[in-house]
Amino acid sequence: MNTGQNRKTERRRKEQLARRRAILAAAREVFFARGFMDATIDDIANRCGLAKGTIYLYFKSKEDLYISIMAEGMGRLRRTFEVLKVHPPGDRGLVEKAFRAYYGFYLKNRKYFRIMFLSNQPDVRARAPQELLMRCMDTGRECMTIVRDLVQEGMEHGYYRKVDPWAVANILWASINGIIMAYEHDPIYREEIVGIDLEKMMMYSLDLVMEGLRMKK
Amino acid sequence: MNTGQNRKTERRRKEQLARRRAILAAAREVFFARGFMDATIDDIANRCGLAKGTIYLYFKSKEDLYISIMAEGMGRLRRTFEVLKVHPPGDRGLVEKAFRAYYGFYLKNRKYFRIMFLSNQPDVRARAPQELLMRCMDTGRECMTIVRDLVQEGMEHGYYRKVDPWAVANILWASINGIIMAYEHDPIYREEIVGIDLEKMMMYSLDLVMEGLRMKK
DNA sequence: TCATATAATGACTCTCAGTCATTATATGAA
DNA sequence: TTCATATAATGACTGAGAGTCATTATATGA
Repeated sequence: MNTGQNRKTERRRKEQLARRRAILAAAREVFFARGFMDATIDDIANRCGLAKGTIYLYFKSKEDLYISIMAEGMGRLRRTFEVLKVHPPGDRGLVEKAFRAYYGFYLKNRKYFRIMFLSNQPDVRARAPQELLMRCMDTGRECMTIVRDLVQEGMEHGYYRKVDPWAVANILWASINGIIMAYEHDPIYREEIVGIDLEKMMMYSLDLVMEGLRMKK
Repeated sequence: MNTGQNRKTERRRKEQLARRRAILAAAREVFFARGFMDATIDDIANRCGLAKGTIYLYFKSKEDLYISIMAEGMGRLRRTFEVLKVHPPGDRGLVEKAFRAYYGFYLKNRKYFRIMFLSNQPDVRARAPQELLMRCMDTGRECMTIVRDLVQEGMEHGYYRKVDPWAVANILWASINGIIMAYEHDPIYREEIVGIDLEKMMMYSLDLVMEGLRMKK
């Protein structure tokens, strides 16, 4: 009989998963506080009470850890977007809702964005596990698919003019990212010199795109 | 008399400037080829035939060098935009031209964009000379001012609806950056999975914004 | 020609990612 | 329970690279 054996190996797996989660939690704190370059593996190891070598039993590299945190963020994002799939038929303003959902996600999860932006750099990507990166991109694509379907639906109801919903979804996404990036890197300068706060800029951008989308009578 | 003295110290200054330029040229090559993280100062020093220590006589840190290259890029960008200031009065499509100018600049100067994106990361910024960063941002702002004036002009001619030209300029800028960022990080994946190439995406985005801007009869 | 100021050098220090031989722990058989 | 074996954790160690600084070379001017 191998129930005892199974129970034990299962307990072990549970412990390993717990340790993995502990490492991730520590990594999240450290990366959020210091950013990728200033974070150290020793720092992460100390914070979860493990030796440095142990970290490398669970993750291949610093980049692996970093992208794992990004993957976490992408998962959160997908959950945020999945809520949008459920809505009364013929609902107006679906695209506005998607826009606001993404902006709201940003406000609640700012720290993940810095990671997403840095992960665009080829040197970081090159050292990260390819399969993990792919998973992140797929999750992003799923989110975009949801937005595309909302554009499509509004279009079919005649609320928006005839457009390529996939292109529009990508452009919406990219525009918001661009604005966030601009404000992220030096909020004080932005607010003072640009003189428009992020909230206003976002709403202005939303207005502009919606005006571009709207079906003209 | 101190003409001789002056001539000599001036020659020295010229030599120093030449050396500075040589270092920058080497740094540009190395950063373009390897990116910030994978570039080494030894690499840059070897490439311009100087010792590592000499580099530090001319630049305070790796970040100083990096941001200096960015400043170079910002200067190029400004020159690109300044051309737009000269145009026949009542010219239609000024904003399109600005959009295309920025996109064209990207096509010719791709490598600078990776630097601009990475420079948004607080850890890089923190170690860079503050005054140099400020100069870059000011140059960026000047470019944006040019775009704002073009929007303003088109608005006053009644080509565009009543908008905040400054906000529109910022949004245009940010949107293009967002799209570039999306395509920059993994062009192969993008083209294959998204199925829309950068050129088309840009033109689609331009179309959407212009539709949002256009004065409705 | 020599004294002094200025610039260049590269060996050195320090930090940190990643490794691996050693140590500890868990498992399963006798 | 006791021992043998497999699995996991450890942290001292290695290698690489940013930045420093005592030493060396060069330029200037008397």
